[in-house]
Amino acid sequence: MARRAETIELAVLGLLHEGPMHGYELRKRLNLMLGWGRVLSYGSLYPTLKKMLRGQLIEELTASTTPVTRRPRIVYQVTEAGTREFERLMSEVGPTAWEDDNFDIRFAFFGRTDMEIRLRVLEGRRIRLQERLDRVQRELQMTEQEVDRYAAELQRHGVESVEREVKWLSELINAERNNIPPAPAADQS
Amino acid sequence: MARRAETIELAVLGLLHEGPMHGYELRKRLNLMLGWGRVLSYGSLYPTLKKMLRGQLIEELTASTTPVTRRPRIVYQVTEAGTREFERLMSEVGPTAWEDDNFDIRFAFFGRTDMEIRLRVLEGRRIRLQERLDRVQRELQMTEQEVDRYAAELQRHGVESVEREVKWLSELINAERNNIPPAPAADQS
DNA sequence: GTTAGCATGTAAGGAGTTACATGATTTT
DNA sequence: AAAATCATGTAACTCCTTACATGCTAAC
Repeated sequence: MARRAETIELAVLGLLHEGPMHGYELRKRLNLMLGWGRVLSYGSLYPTLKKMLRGQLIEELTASTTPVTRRPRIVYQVTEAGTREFERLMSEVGPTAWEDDNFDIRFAFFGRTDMEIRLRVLEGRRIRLQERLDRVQRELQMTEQEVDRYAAELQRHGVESVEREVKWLSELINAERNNIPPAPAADQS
Repeated sequence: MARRAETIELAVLGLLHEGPMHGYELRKRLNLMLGWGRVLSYGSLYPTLKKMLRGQLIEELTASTTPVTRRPRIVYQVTEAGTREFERLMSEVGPTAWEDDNFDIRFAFFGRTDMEIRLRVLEGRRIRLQERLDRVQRELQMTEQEVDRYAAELQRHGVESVEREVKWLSELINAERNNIPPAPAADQS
């Protein structure tokens, strides 16, 4: 679990860009954003925030408009250094960008990334998944022994899921190339 | 990352049931089985094997038919206690059974589980996913702010994936109820 | 001969969860 | 009044990965 900390930092920087927030709220947003796997614990988030504070990436917003009745909440906002760090991390194209968690975070903030970078990250991710698929297919051929039915069904389902993921990426890549933003106009009456 | 170790143990016990194996091979099989996430490192597997050896769940197979030319490999086989432990773990129905990794392992070994247990695990897993779905849907309604297009697309895709997963489970549950094993007859000429 | 893959291990270190601790506020 | 949820933190612990260490065997 090497670079998870970095992932959290990136997510925090990105979220705070939408406006100042306190830890508790940050956590909820984060969980909603990544929510499909594990949830982020306080024991993980708060120390990270403190660390980022020390690193001057974020700063405490001394409440001016905050209602005084409430329990003092520590509201954070990004600093200039934090904004620069966010941009640096987002334009960093490489293996870390297409790992599961990292990819999701990056994707969520694509709105603030150049199309060139977006394309490279999407393509990198697609290649990564395709490699997994190829590896599994290759290894399955090697072990030509008859597999248990349930094990086989799990395998089948896994392959199908990844293939669907690849298709999704391909469509996004296509859309990017034709300059079509996602979710063109899903207005509901 | 609480109970991963237990997961590995279960997987090892299950795999060794197919026949004696050495660590290196075990790792390959394991990676193929769970392969869609992280790969299992030696630093994780070997200590686990040693621990299981100490706990008498597995034992070294003193090579009789092993070709003498090879480098001595440590071939393990399950003990009786190991078999019992495997059965105990597999019939343990509860939250641990429907966590992502655990579920996959259990499913892979469903061939050696009673239908009653299979059904309960499948249903538990489905409920768990449905809950996630509901939670996200509920939280999305609360934060009715306009979301970034990419963030929204990620969200949409996530929901779709989980919904597909639920559908898959429902089909499996149905099949179980009608006593139809998965992959009925995919014979290739 | 040298690279690649087989095969087993250990030690250090990082990362994050669990559990604990505390207290305010809102809802029932 | 109690229960739930908001809100912030810390310390211990577990687990796992990374990196290192070693040596055999097959292929090129």
